Amino acid sequence: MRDVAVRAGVSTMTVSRVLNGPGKVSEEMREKVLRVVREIGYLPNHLAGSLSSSRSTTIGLIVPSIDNSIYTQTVKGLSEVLKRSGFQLMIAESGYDPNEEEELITIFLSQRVSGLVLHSTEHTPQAAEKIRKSGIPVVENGNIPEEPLDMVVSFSNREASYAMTMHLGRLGYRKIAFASLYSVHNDRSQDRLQGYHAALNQLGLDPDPRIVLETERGLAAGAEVMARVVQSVPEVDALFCAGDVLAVGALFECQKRGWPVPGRIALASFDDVDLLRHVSPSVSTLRLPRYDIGERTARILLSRIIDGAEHLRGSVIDLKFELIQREST
Amino acid sequence: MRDVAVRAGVSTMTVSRVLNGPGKVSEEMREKVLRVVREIGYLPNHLAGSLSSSRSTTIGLIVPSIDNSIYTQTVKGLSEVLKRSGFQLMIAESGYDPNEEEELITIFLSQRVSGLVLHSTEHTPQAAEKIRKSGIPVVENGNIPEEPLDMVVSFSNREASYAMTMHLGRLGYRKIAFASLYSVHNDRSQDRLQGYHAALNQLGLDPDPRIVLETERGLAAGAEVMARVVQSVPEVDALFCAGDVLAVGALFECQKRGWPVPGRIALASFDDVDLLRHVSPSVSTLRLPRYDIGERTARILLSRIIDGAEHLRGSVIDLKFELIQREST
DNA sequence: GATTTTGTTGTTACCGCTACCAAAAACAGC
DNA sequence: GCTGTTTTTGGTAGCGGTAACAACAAAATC
Repeated sequence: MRDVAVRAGVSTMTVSRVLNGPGKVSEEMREKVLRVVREIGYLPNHLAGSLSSSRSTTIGLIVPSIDNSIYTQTVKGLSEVLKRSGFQLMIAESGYDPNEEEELITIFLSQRVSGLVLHSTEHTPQAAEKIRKSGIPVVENGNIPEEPLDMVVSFSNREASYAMTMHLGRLGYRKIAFASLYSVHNDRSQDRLQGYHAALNQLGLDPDPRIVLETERGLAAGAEVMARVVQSVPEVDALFCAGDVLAVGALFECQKRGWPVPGRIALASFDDVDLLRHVSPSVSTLRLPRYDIGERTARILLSRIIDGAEHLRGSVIDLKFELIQREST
Repeated sequence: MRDVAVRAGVSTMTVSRVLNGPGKVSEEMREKVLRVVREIGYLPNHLAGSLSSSRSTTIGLIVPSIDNSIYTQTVKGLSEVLKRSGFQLMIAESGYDPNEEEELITIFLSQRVSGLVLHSTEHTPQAAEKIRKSGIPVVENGNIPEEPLDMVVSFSNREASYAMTMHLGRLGYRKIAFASLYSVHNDRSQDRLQGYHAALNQLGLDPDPRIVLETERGLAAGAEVMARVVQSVPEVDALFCAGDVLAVGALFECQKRGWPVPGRIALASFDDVDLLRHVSPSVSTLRLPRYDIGERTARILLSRIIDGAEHLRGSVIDLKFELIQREST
């Protein structure tokens, strides 16, 4: 930058002002500087700028697992809004482990990110303390926790699960099985199970531990769950797969075994994957605002960072989901 | 850090040496410093460190589209290796537009990333020049380009497509249709088409423009392609869907219309999505080393950055793919 | 025309850390 | 004990920018 200043015959301050909007610089100077910048292909050092101004344009995102297509919509929403405002996204993967998450948070804080997005809502106390101390805004968006760290943009896993279970009950299904992903360090799964139980209770149905299962991600897991449930508890008449693509795996298993859906057993899923609309029978599911979550998260974060909108601290945005009734129920 | 130094009664230099490995510091000093660091919860400012040492631990990744499950495996491979070495990943989305890509590259260079990973192999001349000038190592990994910018870790789209087309030919299919994603600014699609034509030529089959299609991503697009091909050119006996989940959409269309696969028409896909193994009939496809690409990319990049392995400049790692024969062909 | 006001540019002091070299301390060898 | 070496520690000058304020010129006010 010194080089640019010398060649343009101005001070570095003038160059800085030309390159970053706000300063009032005469048209003449501006032109001179910009010409030199283009001539020598000068690239400002954003690191130096951030250090000096103690403002950064980086947002840190921590997801449990990157290879989960569920998040990609959220990441896309985040990324698009941030890019428009000149912010960058740093992504890391915590592997469903709060300690790992804490470590990543520490690294991000060390990098002086100006905001943090956490998918998980379970954190170590140390992580919470570090974040609080740093003073940067944070959004949690995998669920709506009891005690948010700061802001929340999400939907209620509990309510969504409750809604679908109630829906099944109202359709007349009486022995509703439930499958989710492992719930250790995964409060989304825990809340979905709660919602399921709350609905059973409301419907006057007895919970039956034999038909409440946890499993891993993947089609094979879904298939296995379906087979296990139907064979061990034949009177089951519906299966709610509240996670990943379990429902698709379960459906394939039914097709393979010749169990009509929903004739023999009804099937519901939790996320609106394109696939569920195209299989036959098409599968009832919940449409969750994945993209919106990313977009709103980015927007509220930017409000805090750019506009210093302190009144937004602690706000909880509970986005609505939608129940999609299809052929499988 | 000054604070830590004062409280520990040492110089900032000693603190710096304790906190970053290499410097030789007596055990006594080390303990004293670490104790103070823990006491006051000191977090080093990584920005300042990078600026001062002109070394950064950030890698920039640019993909055409974040919401594409194809990349997630590669990103995971990248992320895991980088994390182990204390590097961070910055991700941005170019939307299949080289100008957009150039802009993102500029931003990343401005942020002083120490390495760059580009999925696309099509760049503006200015982008190439900026990268060259910056001197940082780059890996392209969506394809193997004619003129790499620097290093390449990928598989050959052309060869993969050739292999599958030859496979179909050898199985006796004589009228092989081909569908890919739009090929503007997408040399992966272009190369796949080339591979297809090369194989047809080798097989002594005449190319027929009526059964070579380009379409968008998604199940619906695949279904539409299948319907269009079969109805407009009934003598077609195989369809090679070389992109996204087109093959799955195509398969569903066949099921809906009652066209036996492979009896009426054989079907092949391009990427080993879990789904293809679980549908019925299971779909023949190529297993591409998506995760490996990420892992190797990270490793070769780190060699260049940490070990300064200049001899690796320009190296091309052509990873092997595998053809998986299943029921659909 | 003298005085204020306004607008533009330059000066200086950091931001928080590391490189580089000098200084001090510890250890050898004779 | 006194040099010669090797460690360990400290001082200082940046890295490449920006904030804050000073300085100056142009415009406005009376």
